[in-house]
Amino acid sequence: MSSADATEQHRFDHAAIEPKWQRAWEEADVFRIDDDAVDPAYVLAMFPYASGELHMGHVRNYTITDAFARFERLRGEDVLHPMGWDSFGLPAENAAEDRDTNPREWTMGCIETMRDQLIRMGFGYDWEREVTTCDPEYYRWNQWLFNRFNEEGLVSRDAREVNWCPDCETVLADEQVEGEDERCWRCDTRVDSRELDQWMFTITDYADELRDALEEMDGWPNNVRQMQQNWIGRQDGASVEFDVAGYGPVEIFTTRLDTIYGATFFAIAPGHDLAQQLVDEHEAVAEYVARAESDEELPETSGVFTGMHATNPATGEEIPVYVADYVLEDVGTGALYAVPAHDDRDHAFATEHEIPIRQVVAPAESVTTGPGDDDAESGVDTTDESVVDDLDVQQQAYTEDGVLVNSGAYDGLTSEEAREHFVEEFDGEFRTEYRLRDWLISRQRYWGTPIPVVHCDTCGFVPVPDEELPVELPEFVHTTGNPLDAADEWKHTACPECGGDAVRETDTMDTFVDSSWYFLRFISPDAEDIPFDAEHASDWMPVDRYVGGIEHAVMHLLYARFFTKVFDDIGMIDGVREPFTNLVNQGMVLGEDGFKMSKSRGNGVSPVRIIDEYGADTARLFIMEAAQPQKEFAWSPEGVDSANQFLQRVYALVSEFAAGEIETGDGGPVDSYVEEEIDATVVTVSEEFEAFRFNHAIQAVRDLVSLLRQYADHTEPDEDVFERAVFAVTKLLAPVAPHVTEEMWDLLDGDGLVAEAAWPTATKSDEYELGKRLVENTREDIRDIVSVVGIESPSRIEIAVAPAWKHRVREIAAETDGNVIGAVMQHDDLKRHGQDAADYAQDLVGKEHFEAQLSPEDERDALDSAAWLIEREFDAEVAVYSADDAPDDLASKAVPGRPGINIEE
RNA sequence: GCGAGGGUGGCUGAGCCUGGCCAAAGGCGGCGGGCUUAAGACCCGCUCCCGUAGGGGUCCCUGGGUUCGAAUCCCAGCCCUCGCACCA
Repeated sequence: MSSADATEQHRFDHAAIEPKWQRAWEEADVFRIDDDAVDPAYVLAMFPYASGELHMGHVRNYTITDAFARFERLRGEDVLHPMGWDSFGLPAENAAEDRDTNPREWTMGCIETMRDQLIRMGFGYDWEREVTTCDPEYYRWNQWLFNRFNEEGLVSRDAREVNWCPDCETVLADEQVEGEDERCWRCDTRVDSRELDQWMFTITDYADELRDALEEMDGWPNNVRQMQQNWIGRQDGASVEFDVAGYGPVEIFTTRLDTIYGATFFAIAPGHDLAQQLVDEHEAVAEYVARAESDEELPETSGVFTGMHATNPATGEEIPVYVADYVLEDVGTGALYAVPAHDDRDHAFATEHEIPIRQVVAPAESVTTGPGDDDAESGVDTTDESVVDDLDVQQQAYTEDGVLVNSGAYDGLTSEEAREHFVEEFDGEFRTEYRLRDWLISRQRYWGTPIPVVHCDTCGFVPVPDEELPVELPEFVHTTGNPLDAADEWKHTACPECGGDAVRETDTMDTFVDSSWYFLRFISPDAEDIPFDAEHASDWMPVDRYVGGIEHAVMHLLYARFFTKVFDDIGMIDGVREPFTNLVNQGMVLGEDGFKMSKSRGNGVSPVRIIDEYGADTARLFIMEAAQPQKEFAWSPEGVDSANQFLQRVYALVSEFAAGEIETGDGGPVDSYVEEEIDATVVTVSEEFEAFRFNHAIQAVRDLVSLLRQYADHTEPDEDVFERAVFAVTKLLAPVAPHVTEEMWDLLDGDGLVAEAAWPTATKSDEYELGKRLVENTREDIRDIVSVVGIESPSRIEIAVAPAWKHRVREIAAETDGNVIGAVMQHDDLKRHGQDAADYAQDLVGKEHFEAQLSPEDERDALDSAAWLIEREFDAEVAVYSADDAPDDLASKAVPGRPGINIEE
């Protein structure tokens, strides 16, 4: 192959151009945003954990935000698009152990590598705002915030049954334990429980608002909102006391107070205080509690009678008290009255233990009497037998709301009314319970933010004063336990209050504290006396577009919401209650085999290898056109190839044009056709970018490029039109393939950098859509005829649009409800066409829906400007006629939207 | 079990919100043609069934319904994916 080959001259070498433009952007400070920018578009990707290598998931995540940020910038917006490092955490400690280094050095090395890889991908960040959470200049603010939270009463230290991961050797928050079998979110190890004194943020103070605000957050995916709602798990109910003879009052929580008359037994959790007391005196209870507390999996209906009885405040009845494992200690009060007729679990338990089942609620539709009617029992509507016959609470619990029966004076009340009444009647109170627990932030690890507290024997726990912050981590030492415990010199300090001997808290903070406010630090990364500038943050927040993985649906996203609300409440920010307006969870990048990329499967694809082989632009383009951001897709070498070829093709087109190798002249009607297509493409791409459907946007650009190639092949394109087209293509592609488009911009002698150019604008008319449809339909009709009739090679194709009077008839028909023919014939100008007009009107009788149509002139223009496509396709002469000029009776066969066609062989 | 999201042509996947050129985009695969010495790449078509002039039939998980008209709206059922779950 000769190196002078024409196509060779119009190819680009990604390895040469990519670093060049990366430097150019940096030198021009393209991605910097001034502090005085007003309400910029805040485009953010979840910052990466500093693991050392970028993987395809990162690349996808950051390609999405980068393309969008570039798009916004081209549209003239100020854009805040920062990047930082989630860089505290256990993996760095493990790596340090394995490699004879320390977490800091290891982490800093990882950051260097990853930053370099981000740059090589062409991602444009304002690096002046880079944030690194393991830097004392960052984590000091975690400590400062801890003090503020403490002052606000949002910090607590309690002995609690906590999740302990034996592998990570630390406690975990509830959010960080996953699945039915309770595994650590990071290492998948089964989690134990331990009783420990731990520091907590009282996120439960915000449970209500965290839950309620979700309803309004329509910029978030439903599944994430649903997950948070489940997690918070609000239950509106009531608490009531039952007196247990020989023990005293026991409080229960229920959402179904209406069923209280049906309580036939009482159940408490093995961990409940009453059960614990009985352990000493009751052998069977002791044995059962021991089994429940062991790892043993007890049957769902297991339980043991305590020999004690509770008094139902509604009926005055004595009901037996059981210890049952299905009653959970940390749900409600750990005690409940059981109504087997109306609860599935109670029903199963009652059946197993031969406890009576008493119905107290009937389906509303089966009872004819209204609320307040005492005669409810006789009011069962026997005409609707199916409902009554189906309902046998001895067989199965009826768990829906309904109307009360067998409930003394309250029969006939609806469930809802009864719940209202009974609270007062039985001396209870309305109560809301949450599944959400306070956020346990203590971690028994080295590589995290030291909790800024010292313990003094005389003063107790004393916060480290702000002016002594940061409490910096001591040197890392290799030890079996927590290195902070081993750092004697660091650990022993003076009490800030009394000056006496004191010891530092050796627990560090959960790393999710770091990520709960990093998006605010980006706004004023150099702020010295405060974590972030209040005024600035109030203007720049919330984040407009946040993109990241679904794995943080509950953890990070819930904590960040909590922090934001606290900041607003303590005046650190003004009027920002939610941090992220629009959230997108990008889908997974699967391996070529359709499975999740993993080491064990060996189906991973390294971003660095793809950059080396094809270039960053190709990787970015492939990822963006493979699927919409929230959908998963499988890696495909063909797709990568196709992306690469397309970029080469576009580049070649521009390059040939720039080199004057494309003959220009007068393309006739083709010129205006192409012009319209350019406008249409600009409109589509803008809309699709905005809607985060990048694949559709790219498809539109591909179509335009393909059209331009045909344009140049078919005729001598108008120079201005062609130039406008290549400029538009360059800009439209720039957010996704930034390097090669800079190269193209350069060839075209564009001003400055395309990264800083102005996005093209255009409008698309209704006529355009109609014209496009007309052309498409006409082409299809021609293909149809040619193939059905079996015309080998057509020599001439004649097309004639319908006469104006048919358009008039159609218009009248569309407006007329009744006698279409009569209505048409009232018009003298149409009467002239006599039978023809009547016939066509007859065709339209009964037609209910009329599509919009072009005028005869517009139809003719649309077909005329597209005639060249038909000529190319059929290699035949094409003639487009108005009705008057058409030969023979060609136009008589035409109707609006459907020209007459004649094909000659 | 509760909740969320789904089920579209050989595959993948848009459309569904806002019913109407929807036999249903794009891609992949397959077929035919062009270009080429040839292959690849590229370009142009075809790819549910029938049809010698643009026609007809069947079709978007299943079954009902609303409507002049349903892939699209409503009801019931079946199946899939995800989240939560012995939650009072």
